[in-house]
Amino acid sequence: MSLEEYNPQKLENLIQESWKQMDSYKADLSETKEKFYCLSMFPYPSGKLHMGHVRNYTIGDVISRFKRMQGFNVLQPMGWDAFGLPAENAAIQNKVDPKSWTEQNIQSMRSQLERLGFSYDWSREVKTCDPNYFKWEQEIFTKLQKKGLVYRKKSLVNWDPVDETVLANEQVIDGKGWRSGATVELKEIDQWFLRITDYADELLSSIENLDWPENVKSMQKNWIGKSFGSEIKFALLNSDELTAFTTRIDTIYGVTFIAISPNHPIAQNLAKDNAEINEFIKECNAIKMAEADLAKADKLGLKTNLKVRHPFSDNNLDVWIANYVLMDYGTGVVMGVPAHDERDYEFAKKYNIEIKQVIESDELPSPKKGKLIDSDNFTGQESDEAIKNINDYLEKNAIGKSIENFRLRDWGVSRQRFWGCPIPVVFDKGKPIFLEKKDLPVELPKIKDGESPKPLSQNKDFFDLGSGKTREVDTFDTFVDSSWYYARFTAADNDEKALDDDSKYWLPVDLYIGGIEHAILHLLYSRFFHKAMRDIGLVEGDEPFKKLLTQGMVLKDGFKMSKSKGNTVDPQKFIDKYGADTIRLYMMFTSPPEQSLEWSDTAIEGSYRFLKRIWTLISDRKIFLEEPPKDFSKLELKLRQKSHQTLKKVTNDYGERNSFNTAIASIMELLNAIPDSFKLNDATSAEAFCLDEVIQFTLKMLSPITPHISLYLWKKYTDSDGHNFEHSWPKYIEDFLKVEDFQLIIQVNGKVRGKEIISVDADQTVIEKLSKENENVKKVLANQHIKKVIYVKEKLINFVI
RNA sequence: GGGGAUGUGGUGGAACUGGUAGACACGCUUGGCUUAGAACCAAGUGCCGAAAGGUGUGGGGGUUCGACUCCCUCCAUCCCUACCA
Repeated sequence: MSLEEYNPQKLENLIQESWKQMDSYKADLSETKEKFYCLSMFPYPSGKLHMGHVRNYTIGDVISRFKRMQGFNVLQPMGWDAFGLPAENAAIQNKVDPKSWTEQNIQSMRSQLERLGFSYDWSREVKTCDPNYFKWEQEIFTKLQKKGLVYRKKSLVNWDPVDETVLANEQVIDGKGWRSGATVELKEIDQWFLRITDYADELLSSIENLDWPENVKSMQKNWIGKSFGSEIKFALLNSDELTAFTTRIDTIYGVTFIAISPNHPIAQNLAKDNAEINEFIKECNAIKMAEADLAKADKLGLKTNLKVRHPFSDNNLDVWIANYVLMDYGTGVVMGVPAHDERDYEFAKKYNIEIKQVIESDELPSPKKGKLIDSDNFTGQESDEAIKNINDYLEKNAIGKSIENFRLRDWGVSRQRFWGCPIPVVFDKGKPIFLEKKDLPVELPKIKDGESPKPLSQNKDFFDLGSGKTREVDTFDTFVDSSWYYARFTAADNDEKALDDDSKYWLPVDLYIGGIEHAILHLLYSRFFHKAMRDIGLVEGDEPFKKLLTQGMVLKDGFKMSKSKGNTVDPQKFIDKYGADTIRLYMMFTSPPEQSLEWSDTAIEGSYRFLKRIWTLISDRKIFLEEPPKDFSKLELKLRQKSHQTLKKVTNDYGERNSFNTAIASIMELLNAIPDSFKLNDATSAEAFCLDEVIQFTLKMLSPITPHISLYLWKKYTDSDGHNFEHSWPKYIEDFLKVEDFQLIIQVNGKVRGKEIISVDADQTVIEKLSKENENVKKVLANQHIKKVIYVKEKLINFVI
């Protein structure tokens, strides 16, 4: 079948059928080819692809196709992050089974992905809600427990007393439950934790070896937050003591109060027989606040009648309970130094606490290090020196020590949801038993038609196993599901084991592509999981993702596309109108992958127009197969040079820079550079040969981005089945890149005053002479004394006057 | 509050290593084709100015023969902040 006009719908359908028949993108181990595992972050199956998905998956597919053309053995899988809140919400709202809701969404999104022509190996598709997936997750959890990486701890959650459910942060709006509107309460419950902090040092140090963007590396380092500081004991007057953590022990003489977290055991104890303190702590703990909200909240404090003795000055200091002191960081006790800490300063001002300066500075508060003042023996020392000396003193007198501290906290993985992977634990009279492979998977209970899912804790059939045995009713955080899927893709068809030897061939992922919003949590959890799986013998290597590409967001009118803003654009509309190739081309052309992309309904027309021009140029032509002619004219050589230059640039832009927009621009330039006469029927054979070279290069260079039209036109142009086309990246010839002359920029005091075409053979003396002869330059230089001449080879000359 | 980015024509962006700012597109203007429109083709298009020329990369300052690029400072916008994924 042959098309007269460019008809993307028909053309793309034909090509996609041929891919399916050939099973073109199935990946297997290879003895001869170098592997390339290209992974894009799998989506939550919300129902429809959004522009962010289209962009993410186009980037991954372009790179996969390029690598395949270069001869790599490419694995590019796709799957579904299928557990999560939206399914549960939809299920409750519409009284449907979250499973069938999710399955339907997967079906429609998979067909959208297929329509876009992504070269996935669908035989490896995984769904995290499939027992064949989460069974292995449950087994891994049990193995992690054996390794000592699992423990149980009480922690606080947001509780909706009307719906009787635990709420996620985003489900709490102004302190009320989003559905019920009830005032949210804090509730303390037992939860499972993974000891990610055991790996804190390794997670920090091995960042250095990753080929990741520097900004993501910085974010992870700062999140882990290793700091060197001191623990110092303050004796309470009642013979008990409080231990504070500080990174600025040099300011010890500036301590004017002690602040403890509302959740500190001492505060909790005081609350027992003091109504005022009890009330205050309740106020601080009204809801579980996100760190950002906590930071913005007003500083609140309550003075207790506890006092401590300052270990250096013997003054007595008041102990305050303050909402800005976190129990999770350090020791939950802060030594208040208002003169040299912004938060302490604000607090001291509010409650009229003394401010005592102990570091030289012009104004207060001053958090900078400097020379100590009013600090007894340490006066006059610089901060770093004083820190060392004071730490020595603390250790000598057994009132403290220098320590390392991490900001990173252990990972709480318990969720009180229905639609998640059940945590594989059975309690026998309260004692946890971790289930082994033979008892797995623990599956979710079935939902009958017309029923909404209810929390597992309310489903007696599920949890009550009789004779004092009960099942764990919590499910895993969905981040657990997504922390190891990259590895499961390598063993997706293995029903016997979570992972097998194939992971040794395919891992690590060579390139991982996804949104910058995952820079910390998902990527850190996955790195931790990989190391933990390594230590239980499941995988090799220290890191899961060798190289990372973080894509920017898709914007409309300068804002992130979102339902609440009402500025979403459905990609399907544009796939229907222009086809997959056009939308892929637009996504890649319109901005570099790391930056945000501004969607424009009209600009996409330009990409469509470009493909139509390609069609017009090539669809009626046949390949020119003759040997290259012996002689080329200057014009012909110029075009050949442009072809090879473009090929070199595109190879580098795809392979090294991930700069697809500039690659496309240079292909456009190449096509614009074809002299009209070369396209005529009576063109000489040399001209035909040069045009032929442009066409062959262009189809291959465009193939990763617009695979359908490229393959279709290749078959037509070469009268072949295009058998090897998708494995044949062309090579440029160095000889064609050489230039004979260049454009010299002539500057006077850094301002461009003229341009001359100069032979590359010319030496500086000649160039200087020629430059001065330039009409315009001559005018500017008239009667001027030249102080200095700067010549940059084959670029510019600058006369300083 | 903390951490991380971004800022260039009317618009998306280019300038890769400190060396011609605005490549390549979108839009717009003019012309061609057309009964008309769409599509397509050609030319022009940072700003001020008739021109010569001047000016211009968020604002201010600095380093340099030369700065979108390096340094300081301020402003604006966005992402993450541990139960959205």
